[in-house]
Amino acid sequence: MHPILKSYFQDLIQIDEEKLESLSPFFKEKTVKKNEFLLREGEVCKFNYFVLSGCLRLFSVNKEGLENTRYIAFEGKFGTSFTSLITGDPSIEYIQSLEKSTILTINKDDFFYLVENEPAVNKIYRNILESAYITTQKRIYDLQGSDSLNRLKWLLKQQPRIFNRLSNKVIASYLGITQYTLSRLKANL
Amino acid sequence: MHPILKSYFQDLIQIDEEKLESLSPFFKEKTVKKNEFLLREGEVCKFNYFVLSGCLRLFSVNKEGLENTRYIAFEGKFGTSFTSLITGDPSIEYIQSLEKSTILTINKDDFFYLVENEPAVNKIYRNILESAYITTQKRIYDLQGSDSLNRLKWLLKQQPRIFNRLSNKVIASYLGITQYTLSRLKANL
DNA sequence: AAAAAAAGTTGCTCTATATCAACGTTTTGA
DNA sequence: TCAAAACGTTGATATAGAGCAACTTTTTTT
Repeated sequence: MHPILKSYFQDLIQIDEEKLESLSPFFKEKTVKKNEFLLREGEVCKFNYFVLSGCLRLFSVNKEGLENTRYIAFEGKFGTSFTSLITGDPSIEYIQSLEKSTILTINKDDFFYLVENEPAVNKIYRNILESAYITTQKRIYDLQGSDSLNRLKWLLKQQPRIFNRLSNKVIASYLGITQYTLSRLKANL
Repeated sequence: MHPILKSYFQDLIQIDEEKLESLSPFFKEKTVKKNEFLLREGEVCKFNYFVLSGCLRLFSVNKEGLENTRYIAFEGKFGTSFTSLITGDPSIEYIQSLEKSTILTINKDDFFYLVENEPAVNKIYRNILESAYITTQKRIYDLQGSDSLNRLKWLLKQQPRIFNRLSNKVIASYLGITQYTLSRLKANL
């Protein structure tokens, strides 16, 4: 099993080498170019992705054509449109690589088969969902209750790597503001 | 087991009567008055709640003293501050009943014991987390990408009962706008 | 049933952020 | 490596929604 995925498992659960190796074949390595799409709006999501290097962005495009970024998965994280993966409905969001990235892919049926039948994967999935719950709870209160400047300061503190690696346009779409406002806020920090 | 909770389980999973009855003693029935708090900011959440009648609201208070409502649990739904329940950290949000309510409570240790050891409860918990993921994904895009009027229209369509049962003040805090703006929007619908 | 408190409405004003446009800088890809 | 495209910055202007105050209506308490 790829060492980054191995660490991910071992950090969260008790699991022996043999079991880890038995899970390994379910994950296929794949390289994606910068700005390549893994899923587009309207398509049904068929894979869960684990980022080995680079990063993936989940975003949607609203009626006015503006992008809203919901989540960035950096190396060592799973990232996919779970809503579409779970429901089988067409996705309302896109998955795009923001850098040349290496990822492990596991298909939907294999993934949910393992969730049902491998306690280790069941626990991993639970952890993914719990982490998502925790971050989105904070995110909702943040979007509802803070102004742009405070959201920016919070992000700078919590996720400084975002500012080294992502364009202002993407950061703005993550903060829920325009690139113009972000540019002005940064100038005044 | 209380018939509403029983239906909740049976709608989601295969489970026999005997097993259901064995789970029943973990849930204690409780009546709460209108506007009573089950959890306050700063306290560690120790229970998961299942609403039999009435409703619970999860909300936080921001720096300026304004309330932001994240979720309303009506009858037949689980509702708690999972973030605090999972992490054991003090809650950043309040849990309050908005009506005279009857609820079932299960304490944290029992709940997570059952999640680990009863496949039925494991599956229920997974479903709760998955549903939360799906609704919050939509909610984030909604907060980021729509104006107040469209958020209001969406809510009127998706959750009309909210408008029959909750005050405008609460609805406004759920939409992320002031009660003044909500009042004006409703006048212009 | 009366008094008090809370919630809802609406006019006026203010402010944060969006929008548009112009221009310099960086990145991309042929 | 050079042209084209995308990105970033900044000024001027527009606008959605906030904040405040006064008033009415509804709800709660006694």
